[in-house]
Amino acid sequence: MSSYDGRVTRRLPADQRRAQLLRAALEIAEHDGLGAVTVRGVAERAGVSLGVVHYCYTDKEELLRELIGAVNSEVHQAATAFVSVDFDSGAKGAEGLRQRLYEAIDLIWAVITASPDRQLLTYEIVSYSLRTYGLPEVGLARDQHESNEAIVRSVLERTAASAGMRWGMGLDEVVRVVLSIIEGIGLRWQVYRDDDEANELLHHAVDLVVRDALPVDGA
Amino acid sequence: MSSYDGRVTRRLPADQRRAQLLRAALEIAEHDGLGAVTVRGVAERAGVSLGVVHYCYTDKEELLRELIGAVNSEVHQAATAFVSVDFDSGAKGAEGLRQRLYEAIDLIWAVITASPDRQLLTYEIVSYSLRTYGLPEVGLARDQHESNEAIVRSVLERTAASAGMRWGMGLDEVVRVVLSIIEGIGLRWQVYRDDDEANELLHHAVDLVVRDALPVDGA
DNA sequence: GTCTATAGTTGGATAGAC
DNA sequence: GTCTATCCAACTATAGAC
Repeated sequence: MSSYDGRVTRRLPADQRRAQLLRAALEIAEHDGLGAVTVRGVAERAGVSLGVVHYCYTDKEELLRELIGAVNSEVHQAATAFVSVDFDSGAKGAEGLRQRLYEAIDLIWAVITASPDRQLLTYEIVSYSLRTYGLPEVGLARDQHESNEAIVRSVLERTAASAGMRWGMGLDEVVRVVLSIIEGIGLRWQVYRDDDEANELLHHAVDLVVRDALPVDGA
Repeated sequence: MSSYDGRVTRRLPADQRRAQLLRAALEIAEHDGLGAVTVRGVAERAGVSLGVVHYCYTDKEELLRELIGAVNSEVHQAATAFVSVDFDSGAKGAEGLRQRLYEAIDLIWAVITASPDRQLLTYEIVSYSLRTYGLPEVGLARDQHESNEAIVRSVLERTAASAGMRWGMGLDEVVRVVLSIIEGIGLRWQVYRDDDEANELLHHAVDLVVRDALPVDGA
Protein backbone atom coordinates (compact mmCIF):
# COMPACT_ATOMS: atom_id res chain seq x y z
CA MET A 1 0.00 0.00 0.00
CA SER A 2 1.36 3.39 -0.93
CA SER A 3 0.30 6.85 0.10
CA TYR A 4 -0.59 9.65 -2.30
CA ASP A 5 2.95 10.89 -2.49
CA GLY A 6 4.29 7.55 -3.60
CA ARG A 7 5.94 6.43 -0.40
CA VAL A 8 5.15 2.90 0.68
CA THR A 9 3.87 3.12 4.22
CA ARG A 10 2.78 -0.25 5.53
CA ARG A 11 2.56 -0.66 9.28
CA LEU A 12 3.76 2.68 10.54
CA PRO A 13 3.95 3.49 14.28
CA ALA A 14 0.88 5.36 15.44
CA ASP A 15 2.71 8.63 16.07
CA GLN A 16 3.89 8.88 12.49
CA ARG A 17 0.52 7.75 11.18
CA ARG A 18 -1.20 10.47 13.15
CA ALA A 19 1.11 13.06 11.66
CA GLN A 20 0.59 11.70 8.18
CA LEU A 21 -3.18 11.62 8.55
CA LEU A 22 -3.21 15.10 10.02
CA ARG A 23 -1.28 16.38 7.06
CA ALA A 24 -3.71 14.72 4.66
CA ALA A 25 -6.67 16.22 6.55
CA LEU A 26 -5.09 19.65 6.42
CA GLU A 27 -4.59 19.44 2.68
CA ILE A 28 -8.21 18.48 2.14
CA ALA A 29 -9.45 21.21 4.46
CA GLU A 30 -7.37 23.82 2.73
CA HIS A 31 -8.28 22.79 -0.78
CA ASP A 32 -11.95 21.92 -0.41
CA GLY A 33 -13.02 23.39 2.90
CA LEU A 34 -13.37 22.14 6.45
CA GLY A 35 -16.72 20.61 5.58
CA ALA A 36 -15.09 18.44 2.95
CA VAL A 37 -12.96 16.63 5.50
CA THR A 38 -14.28 13.10 5.92
CA VAL A 39 -12.68 10.17 7.67
CA ARG A 40 -12.87 8.20 4.43
CA GLY A 41 -11.36 11.01 2.42
CA VAL A 42 -8.46 11.41 4.81
CA ALA A 43 -7.77 7.68 4.72
CA GLU A 44 -7.88 7.64 0.93
CA ARG A 45 -5.63 10.67 0.61
CA ALA A 46 -3.10 9.15 2.99
CA GLY A 47 -3.30 5.86 1.12
CA VAL A 48 -4.41 3.84 4.12
CA SER A 49 -7.46 1.82 4.95
CA LEU A 50 -10.44 3.49 6.56
CA GLY A 51 -10.09 1.89 9.97
CA VAL A 52 -6.55 3.17 10.36
CA VAL A 53 -7.87 6.65 10.90
CA HIS A 54 -10.14 5.39 13.64
CA TYR A 55 -7.21 3.55 15.14
CA CYS A 56 -5.20 6.76 15.39
CA TYR A 57 -8.09 9.09 16.22
CA THR A 58 -11.00 7.95 18.35
CA ASP A 59 -13.48 9.81 16.21
CA LYS A 60 -13.78 12.49 13.55
CA GLU A 61 -14.17 15.25 16.08
CA GLU A 62 -10.79 14.50 17.62
CA LEU A 63 -9.22 14.66 14.18
CA LEU A 64 -10.82 18.01 13.45
CA ARG A 65 -9.85 19.34 16.83
CA GLU A 66 -6.23 18.45 16.19
CA LEU A 67 -6.45 19.90 12.69
CA ILE A 68 -7.64 23.21 14.08
CA GLY A 69 -4.91 23.09 16.67
CA ALA A 70 -2.33 22.58 13.95
CA VAL A 71 -3.61 25.55 11.97
CA ASN A 72 -3.58 27.72 15.09
CA SER A 73 -0.09 26.59 15.90
CA GLU A 74 1.12 27.59 12.45
CA VAL A 75 -0.57 30.96 12.81
CA HIS A 76 1.14 31.35 16.15
CA GLN A 77 4.49 30.39 14.66
CA ALA A 78 4.11 32.94 11.88
CA ALA A 79 3.23 35.51 14.54
CA THR A 80 6.34 34.92 16.61
CA ALA A 81 8.51 34.97 13.49
CA PHE A 82 7.18 38.44 12.85
CA VAL A 83 8.47 39.77 16.11
CA SER A 84 12.03 39.52 14.83
CA VAL A 85 11.37 41.79 11.86
CA ASP A 86 13.20 45.05 12.27
CA PHE A 87 11.53 48.45 12.04
CA ASP A 88 14.22 50.49 13.76
CA SER A 89 15.57 52.44 10.82
CA GLY A 90 13.98 55.45 9.16
CA ALA A 91 12.87 58.98 9.87
CA LYS A 92 11.32 60.19 13.10
CA GLY A 93 7.86 61.66 13.43
CA ALA A 94 4.52 60.96 11.80
CA GLU A 95 5.95 60.54 8.33
CA GLY A 96 8.53 58.04 9.55
CA LEU A 97 5.79 56.12 11.36
CA ARG A 98 3.67 56.04 8.23
CA GLN A 99 6.52 54.63 6.19
CA ARG A 100 7.23 51.95 8.79
CA LEU A 101 3.58 50.97 8.91
CA TYR A 102 3.38 50.77 5.11
CA GLU A 103 6.32 48.43 5.22
CA ALA A 104 4.86 46.32 8.02
CA ILE A 105 1.43 46.10 6.47
CA ASP A 106 2.92 44.99 3.17
CA LEU A 107 4.70 42.16 4.97
CA ILE A 108 1.58 41.10 6.87
CA TRP A 109 -0.48 41.21 3.74
CA ALA A 110 2.03 39.15 1.81
CA VAL A 111 1.69 36.42 4.43
CA ILE A 112 -2.10 36.53 4.30
CA THR A 113 -2.44 36.46 0.54
CA ALA A 114 0.26 33.84 0.07
CA SER A 115 -2.39 31.19 0.62
CA PRO A 116 -5.97 32.31 0.07
CA ASP A 117 -7.35 28.86 0.75
CA ARG A 118 -5.60 28.71 4.08
CA GLN A 119 -6.99 32.12 4.92
CA LEU A 120 -10.49 30.99 3.99
CA LEU A 121 -9.99 27.94 6.17
CA THR A 122 -9.40 30.14 9.20
CA TYR A 123 -12.81 31.75 8.66
CA GLU A 124 -14.36 28.30 8.39
CA ILE A 125 -12.71 27.31 11.65
CA VAL A 126 -14.41 30.23 13.36
CA SER A 127 -17.81 29.15 12.04
CA TYR A 128 -17.17 25.53 12.90
CA SER A 129 -16.05 26.30 16.43
CA LEU A 130 -19.02 28.53 17.09
CA ARG A 131 -21.54 26.10 15.61
CA THR A 132 -20.06 23.00 17.17
CA TYR A 133 -18.88 24.04 20.61
CA GLY A 134 -20.89 27.21 21.03
CA LEU A 135 -19.81 30.28 22.88
CA PRO A 136 -18.72 28.62 26.13
CA GLU A 137 -15.79 26.98 24.40
CA VAL A 138 -14.75 28.96 21.34
CA GLY A 139 -11.19 28.86 22.57
CA LEU A 140 -10.13 27.28 19.31
CA ALA A 141 -11.34 30.28 17.37
CA ARG A 142 -9.87 32.74 19.80
CA ASP A 143 -6.35 31.35 19.65
CA GLN A 144 -6.02 32.60 16.09
CA HIS A 145 -7.18 36.07 17.02
CA GLU A 146 -4.80 36.24 19.93
CA SER A 147 -1.82 35.31 17.76
CA ASN A 148 -2.82 37.91 15.21
CA GLU A 149 -3.32 40.44 17.94
CA ALA A 150 0.21 39.75 19.14
CA ILE A 151 1.61 40.53 15.69
CA VAL A 152 -0.30 43.77 15.38
CA ARG A 153 0.56 44.83 18.89
CA SER A 154 4.23 44.14 18.34
CA VAL A 155 4.22 46.09 15.09
CA LEU A 156 2.32 49.08 16.42
CA GLU A 157 4.38 49.21 19.57
CA ARG A 158 7.76 49.07 17.88
CA THR A 159 7.04 51.25 14.85
CA ALA A 160 5.70 53.98 17.10
CA ALA A 161 8.61 53.74 19.52
CA SER A 162 11.24 53.83 16.82
CA ALA A 163 9.54 56.82 15.19
CA GLY A 164 9.37 58.64 18.51
CA MET A 165 5.58 58.59 18.61
CA ARG A 166 2.85 57.20 20.88
CA TRP A 167 -0.75 56.19 20.22
CA GLY A 168 -3.35 58.73 21.24
CA MET A 169 -6.20 56.32 21.94
CA GLY A 170 -4.07 53.80 23.81
CA LEU A 171 -2.15 50.84 22.45
CA ASP A 172 -4.77 48.19 23.22
CA GLU A 173 -7.45 50.13 21.41
CA VAL A 174 -5.40 50.84 18.27
CA VAL A 175 -4.36 47.21 18.17
CA ARG A 176 -7.94 45.98 18.17
CA VAL A 177 -9.09 48.54 15.66
CA VAL A 178 -6.20 47.81 13.30
CA LEU A 179 -6.67 44.07 13.63
CA SER A 180 -10.35 44.45 12.82
CA ILE A 181 -9.53 46.53 9.77
CA ILE A 182 -7.08 43.95 8.49
CA GLU A 183 -9.55 41.13 9.07
CA GLY A 184 -12.31 43.09 7.37
CA ILE A 185 -10.16 43.84 4.35
CA GLY A 186 -9.13 40.19 4.29
CA LEU A 187 -12.74 39.12 4.16
CA ARG A 188 -13.49 41.59 1.40
CA TRP A 189 -10.46 40.38 -0.51
CA GLN A 190 -11.73 36.81 -0.30
CA VAL A 191 -14.86 37.92 -2.10
CA TYR A 192 -13.34 40.20 -4.73
CA ARG A 193 -9.72 39.02 -4.93
CA ASP A 194 -8.73 42.49 -6.01
CA ASP A 195 -5.12 42.84 -4.87
CA ASP A 196 -4.80 46.46 -5.90
CA GLU A 197 -7.95 47.47 -4.09
CA ALA A 198 -6.90 45.65 -0.93
CA ASN A 199 -3.51 47.31 -1.03
CA GLU A 200 -5.10 50.70 -1.49
CA LEU A 201 -7.50 50.12 1.39
CA LEU A 202 -4.69 49.02 3.69
CA HIS A 203 -2.70 52.14 2.93
CA HIS A 204 -5.72 54.35 3.48
CA ALA A 205 -6.24 52.58 6.79
CA VAL A 206 -2.63 53.29 7.76
CA ASP A 207 -3.12 56.93 6.86
CA LEU A 208 -6.14 57.12 9.15
CA VAL A 209 -4.40 55.40 12.03
CA VAL A 210 -1.23 57.48 11.77
CA ARG A 211 -3.29 60.57 12.48
CA ASP A 212 -3.89 59.16 15.95
CA ALA A 213 -0.18 59.13 16.77
CA LEU A 214 1.36 61.92 18.84
CA PRO A 215 4.99 62.81 19.50
CA VAL A 216 6.25 61.36 22.79
CA ASP A 217 6.79 63.89 25.52
CA GLY A 218 10.14 65.53 25.10
CA ALA A 219 10.82 64.21 21.60
CA MET B 1 -49.81 15.36 8.34
CA SER B 2 -48.95 18.53 10.18
CA SER B 3 -45.99 20.84 9.90
CA TYR B 4 -43.79 21.83 12.81
CA ASP B 5 -45.88 24.87 13.59
CA GLY B 6 -49.01 22.86 13.94
CA ARG B 7 -50.74 23.73 10.71
CA VAL B 8 -52.12 20.80 8.74
CA THR B 9 -50.66 21.07 5.27
CA ARG B 10 -51.65 18.14 3.10
CA ARG B 11 -51.39 18.65 -0.64
CA LEU B 12 -50.27 22.24 -0.91
CA PRO B 13 -49.65 23.89 -4.28
CA ALA B 14 -45.99 23.80 -5.20
CA ASP B 15 -45.47 27.55 -4.84
CA GLN B 16 -46.57 27.55 -1.24
CA ARG B 17 -44.63 24.37 -0.52
CA ARG B 18 -41.49 25.94 -1.90
CA ALA B 19 -41.95 28.93 0.36
CA GLN B 20 -42.62 26.70 3.36
CA LEU B 21 -39.60 24.52 2.65
CA LEU B 22 -37.40 27.54 2.09
CA ARG B 23 -38.43 28.93 5.44
CA ALA B 24 -37.65 25.62 7.13
CA ALA B 25 -34.26 25.50 5.42
CA LEU B 26 -33.50 29.04 6.54
CA GLU B 27 -34.33 28.24 10.13
CA ILE B 28 -32.03 25.23 10.11
CA ALA B 29 -29.23 27.18 8.43
CA GLU B 30 -29.52 29.99 10.92
CA HIS B 31 -29.66 27.78 13.97
CA ASP B 32 -27.18 25.04 13.08
CA GLY B 33 -25.20 26.38 10.15
CA LEU B 34 -25.37 26.09 6.39
CA GLY B 35 -23.65 22.72 6.56
CA ALA B 36 -26.45 21.35 8.71
CA VAL B 37 -29.03 21.86 5.98
CA THR B 38 -30.02 18.46 4.58
CA VAL B 39 -32.93 17.56 2.34
CA ARG B 40 -34.19 15.17 4.99
CA GLY B 41 -33.90 17.73 7.75
CA VAL B 42 -35.80 20.32 5.76
CA ALA B 43 -38.56 17.83 4.98
CA GLU B 44 -38.80 16.79 8.62
CA ARG B 45 -38.85 20.37 9.90
CA ALA B 46 -41.60 21.27 7.44
CA GLY B 47 -43.52 18.16 8.39
CA VAL B 48 -43.58 16.70 4.90
CA SER B 49 -42.30 13.55 3.33
CA LEU B 50 -38.76 13.46 1.99
CA GLY B 51 -39.67 13.32 -1.69
CA VAL B 52 -41.74 16.47 -1.47
CA VAL B 53 -38.57 18.52 -1.24
CA HIS B 54 -37.28 16.90 -4.40
CA TYR B 55 -40.60 17.59 -6.07
CA CYS B 56 -40.28 21.30 -5.31
CA TYR B 57 -36.52 21.59 -5.80
CA THR B 58 -34.69 19.54 -8.41
CA ASP B 59 -31.75 18.99 -6.08
CA LYS B 60 -30.17 20.18 -2.89
CA GLU B 61 -28.02 22.72 -4.65
CA GLU B 62 -31.04 24.53 -6.05
CA LEU B 63 -32.51 24.70 -2.56
CA LEU B 64 -29.30 26.16 -1.15
CA ARG B 65 -29.02 28.60 -4.01
CA GLU B 66 -32.50 29.87 -3.29
CA LEU B 67 -31.76 29.99 0.42
CA ILE B 68 -28.74 32.19 -0.20
CA GLY B 69 -30.79 34.35 -2.52
CA ALA B 70 -33.39 34.78 0.21
CA VAL B 71 -30.77 35.83 2.75
CA ASN B 72 -29.26 38.29 0.29
CA SER B 73 -32.66 39.68 -0.49
CA GLU B 74 -33.34 40.29 3.19
CA VAL B 75 -29.97 41.99 3.55
CA HIS B 76 -30.84 44.14 0.57
CA GLN B 77 -34.22 44.99 2.04
CA ALA B 78 -32.64 46.04 5.33
CA ALA B 79 -30.21 48.17 3.34
CA THR B 80 -32.88 50.06 1.46
CA ALA B 81 -34.85 50.58 4.65
CA PHE B 82 -31.80 52.32 6.04
CA VAL B 83 -31.79 54.93 3.32
CA SER B 84 -34.91 56.52 4.79
CA VAL B 85 -33.28 57.14 8.18
CA ASP B 86 -32.81 60.82 8.76
CA PHE B 87 -29.48 62.41 9.68
CA ASP B 88 -30.29 65.99 8.79
CA SER B 89 -30.48 67.53 12.24
CA GLY B 90 -27.56 68.46 14.46
CA ALA B 91 -24.54 70.71 14.56
CA LYS B 92 -22.30 71.56 11.62
CA GLY B 93 -18.64 70.76 11.41
CA ALA B 94 -16.49 67.83 12.50
CA GLU B 95 -18.18 67.49 15.86
CA GLY B 96 -21.61 67.37 14.27
CA LEU B 97 -20.41 64.77 11.81
CA ARG B 98 -19.01 62.66 14.62
CA GLN B 99 -22.30 62.72 16.49
CA ARG B 100 -24.23 61.76 13.37
CA LEU B 101 -21.86 58.89 12.69
CA TYR B 102 -22.14 57.65 16.26
CA GLU B 103 -25.88 57.60 15.83
CA ALA B 104 -25.71 55.84 12.48
CA ILE B 105 -23.20 53.25 13.62
CA ASP B 106 -25.35 52.44 16.64
CA LEU B 107 -28.28 51.77 14.35
CA ILE B 108 -26.24 49.61 11.99
CA TRP B 109 -24.77 47.70 14.88
CA ALA B 110 -28.17 47.10 16.41
CA VAL B 111 -29.28 45.46 13.17
CA ILE B 112 -26.17 43.28 13.00
CA THR B 113 -26.26 42.08 16.58
CA ALA B 114 -30.01 41.55 16.60
CA SER B 115 -29.39 38.07 15.18
CA PRO B 116 -25.88 36.69 15.70
CA ASP B 117 -26.74 33.39 14.07
CA ARG B 118 -27.97 35.14 10.98
CA GLN B 119 -24.77 37.15 10.89
CA LEU B 120 -22.69 34.00 11.22
CA LEU B 121 -24.71 32.48 8.40
CA THR B 122 -23.65 35.28 6.08
CA TYR B 123 -20.01 34.37 6.71
CA GLU B 124 -20.80 30.75 5.98
CA ILE B 125 -22.45 31.77 2.74
CA VAL B 126 -19.23 33.45 1.67
CA SER B 127 -17.22 30.31 2.38
CA TYR B 128 -19.78 28.10 0.71
CA SER B 129 -19.96 30.23 -2.41
CA LEU B 130 -16.19 30.37 -2.73
CA ARG B 131 -15.70 26.66 -2.12
CA THR B 132 -18.57 25.52 -4.29
CA TYR B 133 -18.64 27.87 -7.23
CA GLY B 134 -15.13 29.23 -7.04
CA LEU B 135 -14.05 32.71 -7.94
CA PRO B 136 -15.65 32.88 -11.39
CA GLU B 137 -19.11 32.91 -9.88
CA VAL B 138 -19.03 34.29 -6.35
CA GLY B 139 -21.86 36.60 -7.27
CA LEU B 140 -23.90 35.18 -4.44
CA ALA B 141 -21.32 36.30 -1.93
CA ARG B 142 -20.86 39.67 -3.54
CA ASP B 143 -24.53 40.62 -3.44
CA GLN B 144 -24.34 40.90 0.32
CA HIS B 145 -21.30 43.13 0.21
CA GLU B 146 -22.88 45.38 -2.34
CA SER B 147 -25.99 45.87 -0.24
CA ASN B 148 -23.89 46.64 2.78
CA GLU B 149 -21.76 48.99 0.74
CA ALA B 150 -24.90 50.83 -0.29
CA ILE B 151 -25.86 51.39 3.34
CA VAL B 152 -22.45 52.69 4.31
CA ARG B 153 -22.22 54.91 1.25
CA SER B 154 -25.62 56.38 1.92
CA VAL B 155 -24.74 57.06 5.55
CA LEU B 156 -21.33 58.58 4.87
CA GLU B 157 -22.66 60.68 2.04
CA ARG B 158 -25.60 62.13 3.92
CA THR B 159 -24.00 62.60 7.32
CA ALA B 160 -21.13 64.50 5.73
CA ALA B 161 -23.39 66.63 3.57
CA SER B 162 -25.67 67.57 6.43
CA ALA B 163 -22.67 68.46 8.62
CA GLY B 164 -21.19 70.59 5.86
CA MET B 165 -18.18 68.34 5.43
CA ARG B 166 -16.60 66.27 2.69
CA TRP B 167 -14.36 63.19 2.74
CA GLY B 168 -10.69 63.88 2.18
CA MET B 169 -9.77 60.53 0.65
CA GLY B 170 -12.80 60.33 -1.61
CA LEU B 171 -16.21 58.83 -0.88
CA ASP B 172 -15.58 55.44 -2.52
CA GLU B 173 -12.43 54.91 -0.50
CA VAL B 174 -13.93 55.86 2.88
CA VAL B 175 -16.92 53.68 2.13
CA ARG B 176 -14.77 50.61 1.53
CA VAL B 177 -12.54 51.27 4.51
CA VAL B 178 -15.49 51.81 6.84
CA LEU B 179 -17.29 48.75 5.52
CA SER B 180 -14.17 46.68 6.10
CA ILE B 181 -13.87 48.00 9.64
CA ILE B 182 -17.46 47.11 10.42
CA GLU B 183 -17.07 43.63 8.94
CA GLY B 184 -13.86 43.10 10.84
CA ILE B 185 -15.39 44.18 14.13
CA GLY B 186 -18.38 41.97 13.34
CA LEU B 187 -16.09 38.99 12.91
CA ARG B 188 -14.28 39.77 16.13
CA TRP B 189 -17.58 40.13 17.91
CA GLN B 190 -18.64 36.70 16.71
CA VAL B 191 -15.61 35.27 18.47
CA TYR B 192 -15.73 37.26 21.70
CA ARG B 193 -19.35 38.41 21.89
CA ASP B 194 -18.20 41.40 23.88
CA ASP B 195 -20.81 44.08 23.19
CA ASP B 196 -19.01 46.77 25.11
CA GLU B 197 -15.74 46.15 23.36
CA ALA B 198 -17.39 46.16 19.95
CA ASN B 199 -19.16 49.40 20.75
CA GLU B 200 -15.92 50.97 21.91
CA LEU B 201 -14.10 49.83 18.77
CA LEU B 202 -16.81 51.21 16.52
CA HIS B 203 -16.63 54.59 18.22
CA HIS B 204 -12.85 54.63 17.99
CA ALA B 205 -13.20 53.82 14.30
CA VAL B 206 -15.60 56.71 13.84
CA ASP B 207 -13.15 59.01 15.59
CA LEU B 208 -10.42 57.96 13.19
CA VAL B 209 -12.59 58.39 10.13
CA VAL B 210 -13.94 61.78 11.16
CA ARG B 211 -10.38 63.13 11.10
CA ASP B 212 -10.45 62.56 7.35
CA ALA B 213 -13.38 64.92 6.86
CA LEU B 214 -12.81 68.50 5.69
CA PRO B 215 -15.15 71.48 5.60
CA VAL B 216 -16.72 71.93 2.17
CA ASP B 217 -15.41 74.92 0.23
CA GLY B 218 -17.15 78.06 1.35
CA ALA B 219 -18.77 76.55 4.42
C1' DG C 1 -50.12 17.92 -10.05
C1' DT C 2 -48.79 16.30 -5.51
C1' DC C 3 -46.90 12.99 -2.53
C1' DT C 4 -45.18 8.03 -0.86
C1' DA C 5 -42.25 4.23 -1.02
C1' DT C 6 -37.93 2.63 -2.42
C1' DA C 7 -33.23 2.58 -4.27
C1' DG C 8 -28.41 3.67 -4.24
C1' DT C 9 -24.51 6.25 -2.31
C1' DT C 10 -21.55 8.05 1.15
C1' DG C 11 -20.40 8.61 5.81
C1' DG C 12 -18.72 7.29 10.76
C1' DA C 13 -17.67 3.62 13.69
C1' DT C 14 -16.32 -1.33 15.28
C1' DA C 15 -15.13 -6.29 15.65
C1' DG C 16 -11.84 -9.05 14.75
C1' DA C 17 -7.65 -10.64 11.66
C1' DC C 18 -2.65 -10.57 11.58
C1' DG D 1 0.28 -2.82 18.31
C1' DT D 2 -1.34 -2.16 13.60
C1' DC D 3 -4.54 -2.80 10.04
C1' DT D 4 -8.70 -5.19 7.25
C1' DA D 5 -13.29 -6.43 6.61
C1' DT D 6 -17.81 -5.47 7.87
C1' DC D 7 -21.73 -2.91 9.76
C1' DC D 8 -25.15 0.51 10.24
C1' DA D 9 -26.90 5.12 9.97
C1' DA D 10 -27.85 9.22 7.25
C1' DC D 11 -27.92 11.25 3.04
C1' DT D 12 -29.50 12.44 -2.07
C1' DA D 13 -32.28 11.13 -5.65
C1' DT D 14 -35.96 8.65 -8.36
C1' DA D 15 -39.79 5.63 -9.77
C1' DG D 16 -44.19 5.11 -9.30
C1' DA D 17 -48.80 5.56 -6.39
C1' DC D 18 -52.86 8.50 -5.82
